[in-house]
Amino acid sequence: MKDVAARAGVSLGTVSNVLNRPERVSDRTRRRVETAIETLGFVRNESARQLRGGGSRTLAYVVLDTSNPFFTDVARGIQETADAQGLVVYLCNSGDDPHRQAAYLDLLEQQRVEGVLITPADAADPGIAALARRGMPVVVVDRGAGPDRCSVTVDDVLGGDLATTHLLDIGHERIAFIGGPRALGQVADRIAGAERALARAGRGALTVLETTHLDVSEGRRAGERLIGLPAARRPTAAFCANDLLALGLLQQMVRLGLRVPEDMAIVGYDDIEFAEAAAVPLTSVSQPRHLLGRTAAELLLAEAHGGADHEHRQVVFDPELVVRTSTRPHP
Amino acid sequence: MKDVAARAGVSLGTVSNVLNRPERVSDRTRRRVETAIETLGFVRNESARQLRGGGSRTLAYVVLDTSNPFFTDVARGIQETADAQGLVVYLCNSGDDPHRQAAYLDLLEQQRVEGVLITPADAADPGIAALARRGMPVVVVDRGAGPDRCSVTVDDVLGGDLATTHLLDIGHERIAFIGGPRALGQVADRIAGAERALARAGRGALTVLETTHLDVSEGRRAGERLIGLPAARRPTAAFCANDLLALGLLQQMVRLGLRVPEDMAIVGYDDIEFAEAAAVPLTSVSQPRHLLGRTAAELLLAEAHGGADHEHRQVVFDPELVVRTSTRPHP
DNA sequence: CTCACATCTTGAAACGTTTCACAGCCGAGG
DNA sequence: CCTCGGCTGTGAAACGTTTCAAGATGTGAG
Repeated sequence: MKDVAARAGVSLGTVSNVLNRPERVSDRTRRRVETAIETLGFVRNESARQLRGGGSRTLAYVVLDTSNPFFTDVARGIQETADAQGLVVYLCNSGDDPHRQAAYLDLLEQQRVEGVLITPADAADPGIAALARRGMPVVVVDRGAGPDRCSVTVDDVLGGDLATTHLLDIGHERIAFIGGPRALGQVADRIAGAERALARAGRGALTVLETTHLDVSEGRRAGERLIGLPAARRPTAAFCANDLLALGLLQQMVRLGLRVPEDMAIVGYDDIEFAEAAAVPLTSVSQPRHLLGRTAAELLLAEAHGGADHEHRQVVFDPELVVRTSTRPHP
Repeated sequence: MKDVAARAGVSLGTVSNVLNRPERVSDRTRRRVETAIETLGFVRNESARQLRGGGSRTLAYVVLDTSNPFFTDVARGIQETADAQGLVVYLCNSGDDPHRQAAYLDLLEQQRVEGVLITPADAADPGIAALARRGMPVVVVDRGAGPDRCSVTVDDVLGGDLATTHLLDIGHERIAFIGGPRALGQVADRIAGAERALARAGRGALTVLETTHLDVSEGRRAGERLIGLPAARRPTAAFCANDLLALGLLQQMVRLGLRVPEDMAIVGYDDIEFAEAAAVPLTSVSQPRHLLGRTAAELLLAEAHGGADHEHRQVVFDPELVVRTSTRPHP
């Protein structure tokens, strides 16, 4: 900036004015400074600016897993809101590693970002609470949070209920739930929802096939287990805790020569892009991912601007059932 | 830091030493400072540190589209290399929008990141060249670059050749290429590779079904067009420019009651996770995504440390064919 | 007891901005 | 002719670190 000032024959302060309040500078001077900036290839040093007091104009989203389309859609919603405010979003991929998550949180705090959105690998990480205590706005995304924090989630109990009610409606009596481990809050909630639907309809218990992960290969394995059951007890429909399981299950059914939905109806969860693209398009429970992200970002901004009198809110959205071929006969 | 120093009863310089060269401080003092840091909840201000001369310890990857699994895998490779060097990677999603891309580049330069990896939305953006001219290390990922820049790519001509040769090998004579628009370098290269394979085998011309995008719905549409062809001329195999097209095509075949691979063999490209998870697991051309990312990051670091005598390199990797059920009969 | 030397600590300069009180200048009004 | 107010532009302080030369303190040898 000193060089620019010298070249334009003005003072440092004037260059700064051109950059930050151009209306306070006469046209002639402004143009002179601008050409100096141009020819010298000057680029403002953000560190210095920030040090002097300007905010960082930056948010961060610490994502659980960037390779999961669900989260990248959430991220897009966040970015949209941030964009509208002239803020930039840094995506940090914790890869479900609490250690990496902690490292990122440290770094972001040192960087003095305006706020942190996080889908925690380790929700119990005391680093999150500590961060918030020191005054950093924090919003938890797609995971519950206590009353002392903002969060946005989707009602998984309702989702489980919707899926199961749909299967009951189209006449299924023996329904399997596929997913796990049960220790995951979301899995437990979806099971609870399914059981609620069954109870309301006065039907028997849910057959739960617990899996170790929520991925495609576990879906395939669940398919084998399902087929292994005696025909009299074998479920005619499966509600999967996510679409990856459902895709794996579908694949296994096709491989074994069973028809979907005639021999086995399948409902997934998340409604990822590939649910619709599957050979038999999958019925799935869709979450408002985009809205989730936008709302999270809005809460964060409210907290950042609200100061001490900010009220923490826990927003819960309703999922929606998207019915496709995997639960209805081909036309 | 001043507060920490006061509380620990030492000077500012000593606190800094504890943070940066703890071995130069006596154990007693160090412990005193550390507890002061702890109780005060002190967090170093990265801006000030950077301003004073420390580098930013930060790389950035400006991604074309975070929702494409291909790029997130590349990103993981980048992160891995960065991690090993104690660097952090910021993911910036341009969403294929040249304007957003330019905004990110500006910001990253102001932020003085150590280097930028980019899969450009607009390869011709003069901002990239300008950035490099001003001394910022830049590596182009998955897109070609001139000799004055480092880049990492995969040989798409070879990929097209591999896919087509495989189809020829298993006895197909009429082969369709599905993909577009042709203006995309990668599409053109894959077609060139396919034609090279055909020419080498002394076979006739490729049937090219050009699409407007590389997505699932275009794959479905291509399936309809394929079926509409007179049986005598109808191809028995399709080579799709990416897996999304292949999945759409597969879906349409299933819907129309055609068997894959018996009635129509399908080869995809990219080998995304869902290629293997499809009802009929897809044969696909796999790119070394992870390696792509790692190598890109390594080139970037070399450029960052190499100084003026750095030699720009354009690294080209070979793709690999992964054969699955969609081009071979069920067992 | 003194000196040389090693170890530990200190204080001030420097990094590149922004901000703010203030100085020049000019034209208008009295 | 003087004063006042409105524009422009200026210069120095401040932001929170790191670094480095130099000071303080302690140790061992002679």
